[in-house]
Amino acid sequence: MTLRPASGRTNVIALLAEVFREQGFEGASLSAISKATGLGKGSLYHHFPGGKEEMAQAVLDEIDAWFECEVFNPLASLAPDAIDAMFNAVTDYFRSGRRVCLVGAFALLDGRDRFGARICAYFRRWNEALAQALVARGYGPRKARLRAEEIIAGIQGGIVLARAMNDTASFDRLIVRLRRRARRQTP
Amino acid sequence: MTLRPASGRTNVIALLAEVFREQGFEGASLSAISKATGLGKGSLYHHFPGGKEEMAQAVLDEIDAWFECEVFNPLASLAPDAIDAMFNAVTDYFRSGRRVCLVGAFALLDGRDRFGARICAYFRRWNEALAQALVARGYGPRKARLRAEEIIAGIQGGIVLARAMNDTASFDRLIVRLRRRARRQTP
DNA sequence: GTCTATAGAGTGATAGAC
DNA sequence: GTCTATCACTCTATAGAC
Repeated sequence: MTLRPASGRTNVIALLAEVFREQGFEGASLSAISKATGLGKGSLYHHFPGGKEEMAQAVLDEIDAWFECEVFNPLASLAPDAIDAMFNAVTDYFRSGRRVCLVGAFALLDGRDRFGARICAYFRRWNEALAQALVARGYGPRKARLRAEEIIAGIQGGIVLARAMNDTASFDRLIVRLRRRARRQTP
Repeated sequence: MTLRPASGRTNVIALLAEVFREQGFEGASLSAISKATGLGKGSLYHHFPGGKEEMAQAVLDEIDAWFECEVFNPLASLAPDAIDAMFNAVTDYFRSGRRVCLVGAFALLDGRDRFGARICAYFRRWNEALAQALVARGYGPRKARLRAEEIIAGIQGGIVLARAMNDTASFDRLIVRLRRRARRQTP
């Protein structure tokens, strides 16, 4: 099935994101990208003169923007339910582990050399924002950072497990437990 | 330089493993494999007539064997220090997160279609063995499975974080916390 | 001669860049 | 669509051990 050409740049980027998520950076061939977006190679290079790397950069830009708006800013705003909202948001965003965290996947193998700085910044920002929110819940600064680290690692590992076992329930179970860890102050 | 056949193949597989770990399945080109192993294409296809896929299968075979011997069997043997030994083994094996878990990486993107069944079996076996060991520490069967799931996800997520931040200390900190979780019976 | 391991030119297909 | 580079892979040739 050939999709009709995606209209806006934003729309194209969303389709690109899913290709990279499923195939990785190396695995995402231009023909697969062309098929998924409904755009010919010429059109793709018109929108992204830098080729595949620029496409991935654009995807990472949109991921950054989404997390900043939907996760990091709410956490840092210290709203009382911000942490619960974060767990809801990531469960929905990662579709209980069916959908890969592209930044995590790039960190693991596909884009560490190309996107290393952005990958690092993404996780650092997440950790900072979550730690702030935990401090607002009564954690000491040091414990908050450690707990944030543990929660983010749990989410990333939950995606790996859910993909490995093809079982979203394992991701949801982990989220339940991580939610509890975010409430409880003592380890 | 001529190696004995058996030690030659084993040695080749260890080199192959590092190539797949660093580049993923798609990203590991035959020329990269040839360069890393020091073998020409002819030799590679002599040892692995099935090509790249057979090479990856051989690597997974060796990973399975290593974990069975060094991690899963000791856990299932219910030796009193088996869980601590597991944490030591994986910290060493994954080099505090510098070294990727190939099975986890394949689960995330690179080899899910090709190796899905093996990936699933690897994590199921790990979970079973660790849950057994936790039961021996006094956990109820249900809680043991959940806690095992949480620990394995924590390890996988710890590798992602360590790679992302280029920081082995974050992995080591996570292991410290997971060790404590394995001791404590109440969540 | 047979067996095992080696190398690497050469195959068609397909990659990404333009 | 057109380009060149590179892909996974095949094939032939060579070497030494037995």
